[in-house]
Amino acid sequence: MQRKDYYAGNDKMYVATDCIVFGYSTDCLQLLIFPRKVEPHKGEWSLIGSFVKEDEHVRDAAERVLKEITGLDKVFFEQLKTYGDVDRDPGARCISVAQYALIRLGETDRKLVEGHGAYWYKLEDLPSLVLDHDELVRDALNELRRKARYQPIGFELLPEKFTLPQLINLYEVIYQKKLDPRNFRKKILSLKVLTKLDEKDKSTSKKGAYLYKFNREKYHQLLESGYHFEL
Amino acid sequence: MQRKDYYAGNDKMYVATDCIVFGYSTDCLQLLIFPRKVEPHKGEWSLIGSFVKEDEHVRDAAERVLKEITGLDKVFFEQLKTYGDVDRDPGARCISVAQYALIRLGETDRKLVEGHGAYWYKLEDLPSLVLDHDELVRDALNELRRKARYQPIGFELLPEKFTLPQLINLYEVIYQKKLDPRNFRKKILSLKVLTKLDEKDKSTSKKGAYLYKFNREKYHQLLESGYHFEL
DNA sequence: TATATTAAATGTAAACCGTACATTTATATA
DNA sequence: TATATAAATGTACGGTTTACATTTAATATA
Repeated sequence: MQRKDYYAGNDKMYVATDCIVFGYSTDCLQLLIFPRKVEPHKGEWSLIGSFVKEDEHVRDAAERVLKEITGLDKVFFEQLKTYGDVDRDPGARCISVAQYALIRLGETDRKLVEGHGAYWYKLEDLPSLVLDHDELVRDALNELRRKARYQPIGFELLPEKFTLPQLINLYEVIYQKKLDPRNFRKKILSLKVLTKLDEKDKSTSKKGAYLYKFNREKYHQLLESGYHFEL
Repeated sequence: MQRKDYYAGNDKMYVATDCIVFGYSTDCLQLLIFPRKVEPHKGEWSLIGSFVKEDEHVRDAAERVLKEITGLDKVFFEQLKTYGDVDRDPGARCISVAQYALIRLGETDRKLVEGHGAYWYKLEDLPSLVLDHDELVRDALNELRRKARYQPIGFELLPEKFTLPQLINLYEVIYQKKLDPRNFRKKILSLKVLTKLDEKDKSTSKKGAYLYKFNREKYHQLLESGYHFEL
């Protein structure tokens, strides 16, 4: 960068980004962690993260490191918040912009992930993590649940074509509780943001379940018309 | 700071915090802005902000600068999000952690504020601001409205004792629309988080309006019992 | 002391939405 | 043709939101 630095004299510091990467499988949410590669606390379990480079957008830094480890592009990403404690990182003054991601777990990713020394852990048997990362995970989980109530982010975690039973299961995993399939259907269909297809997925039953697509256009129309979306 | 820097070799950058300071008066929301003191864009309208120091919590930096300009301590503060574009600030690579604040406007503050060259502007006749600050304001306003729906942040903007007409007015100002006083009363009273006092405020009518206090304890009980608070 | 004025306080009926709950349907396989 | 399995569907009740008009308390004034 060759622009003039007008701000010389003020303090600079490290800016990191940490990614809370949730993986969805049909029975539970999982979290991607790996053994920290640098001192201090080298070898302890950590979220995936990276320092932000001077010529790099904070978001791009997160995408870069996630791509590196999972091979995934175009992942659903959302900023959580920035952790700014002076002593949060004993390695140096370093603030962290936390961002959470949602990924559908498939066999393909798993190998690449393990090749990088990372692992998927079920949320319920997560080990304790380095620095303030336990707090980041707690906050991200709350935010994920909050967000899932008001925005259809669940769709990011399903294939383009999905069945209603799959969708219900997803919300059950996120909320960690059983939902009534009749009421769930009624609610979600009343929003008119799903398009029913003429195909069935017969992989889980003899009868087969109709496939649906999420209609982003209708969803945005709904939002813009001031509708207060809630699941 | 004398701890060892384990991270030498990675990039450092400036970290700023910008404050979107909302002021509430009975007829409208206002925003605190001031002419930027440093190049580039010196003299143009800007949010109040500061560089975060190496030994300072990001939140403390915001409190410091706000105290300096308004004289106010213990202001309601909430982190909005972090703006991380590489080129957002032509002065240097600088990310900004935006935080918004809510202040009740009183004559006392106004003088101190003006002594620092800052001004309260009504939202509707806000001039355009420097860098990405227009975007920050837009985002903060959305977040404020969203938050006001789900959390009683409005109470931060009223004196400890307030009347229901005052509370209604506050929400009308935040949402920019008229609310039905009968339904509003019914709703807010049904939550049982207000304590009715035996005093009246007679400054706006002959009859006088009963004063109420916000009961934080009951509010937290409500939240912890899993209640989904909504106004 | 009676009357007028002003803002605060109150109630009710209809529409709507969330919830609880049990049966029928479509298809593959035995 | 019967059986087994998961998908799909409907209804009645209770609570909440909404729309809407009158009464009340207190001061000021005639």
